[in-house]
Amino acid sequence: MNAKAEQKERSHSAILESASRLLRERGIAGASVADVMKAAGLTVGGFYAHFSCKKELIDDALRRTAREVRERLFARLTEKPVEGRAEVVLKRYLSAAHRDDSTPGCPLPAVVGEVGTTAGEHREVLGEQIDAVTSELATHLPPARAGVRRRHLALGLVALMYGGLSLARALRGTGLSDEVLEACRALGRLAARTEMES
Amino acid sequence: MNAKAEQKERSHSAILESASRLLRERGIAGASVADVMKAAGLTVGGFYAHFSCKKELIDDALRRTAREVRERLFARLTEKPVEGRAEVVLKRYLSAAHRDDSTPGCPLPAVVGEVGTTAGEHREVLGEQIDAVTSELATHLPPARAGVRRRHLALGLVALMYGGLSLARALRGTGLSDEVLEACRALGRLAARTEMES
DNA sequence: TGTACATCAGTGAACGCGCGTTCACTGATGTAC
DNA sequence: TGTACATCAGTGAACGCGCGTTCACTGATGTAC
Repeated sequence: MNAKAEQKERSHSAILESASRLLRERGIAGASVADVMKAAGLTVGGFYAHFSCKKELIDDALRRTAREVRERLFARLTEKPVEGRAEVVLKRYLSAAHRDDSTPGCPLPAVVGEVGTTAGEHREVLGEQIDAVTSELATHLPPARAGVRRRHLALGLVALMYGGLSLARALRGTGLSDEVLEACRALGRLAARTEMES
Repeated sequence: MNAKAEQKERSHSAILESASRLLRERGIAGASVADVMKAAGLTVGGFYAHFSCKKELIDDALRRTAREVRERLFARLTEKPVEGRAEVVLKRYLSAAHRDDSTPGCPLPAVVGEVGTTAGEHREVLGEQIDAVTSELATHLPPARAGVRRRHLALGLVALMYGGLSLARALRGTGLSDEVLEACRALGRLAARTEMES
């Protein structure tokens, strides 16, 4: 590959990286193309040499950040006994650090509301990522009587973790914020320790 | 009160009502002042005879819709045995009907993400409403050993319900949407039936 | 190796559009005598 | 009761601003001979 193409690849990475950060800090609408390009050290006009439209950028940033979250969330988990893994995941996700620093971190709190209201064009990518984290979490839960139930426990925990972190972020600085994190960790731990019923 | 003042009150109500609907459908940024006024049968300019700024309108709509949700969620609950009340609340909140019709319904899925990212000026009102629903839900849960723990169970259930409904809305139309509702109902029921630990 | 031309990442101004808010104006209603 | 003036909810155009996207241009790099 020649020098020109290498430079382009570097720019592409810089754009994706600043988009990933701004997306998690400000949401989809809040991460404007101009701001993303500025943060990458470039100017607006050059954007369309890298992405066909903003939707493509956001979808790529969503896939990338969601994959990073999965890697962190499940890292070195097989070293732990199976019964304690859900608790480790809950602690990692529902932590004050994850609330206070959106990068590196989960993109869901910044995008789910928008996808449900004004940004439905990202539904498909969001669904893929929710499915991916749920499936991987399920493999770390103690086997239940039916595979379906283990998956449902995983999906419920994903909703609980996302909901808790979102509320804690929205209530940042108020007394309720820490309380939400703690309450969700406790509720999740409780559910993971008991076998799911119908 | 004279006819002029009565007409103004009617307009005020119409504005609040259309704002409450658009807020839940489209979120804060998506509920533009012009659209709200149009939906109320008025024109943009008249808005500032009723509210000093958009923030005031959104805060009023948030308080109003959150109160309505509490009334529906806890209606006729004292007729049920204490052990089954959490399950009734979970069923009411995490229903396909609540996912499919944002009005009447909970404003949280449309606003929490924005408050955490670009609309922090609504943090205080959001906190009041989260606290109100949590406190009221706690009164319907079986007493635990310490009052604090009952409140934590209530707060965890609020996060789970909000998270589950938000995801189900965002994933509307995909197979995951129904699955999320079902998984969250099951997880919540399980947690509510067991005593909370530290 | 040196020269002439082609390519194309990136620039920066401009496009139309919707936003929250302001403002001069209108006209129906209310008040004072 | 009738008349003259005051009030003010509501209109509709305009304000400055930021948005996503387009486009003519630039200049460094790559290619062909």
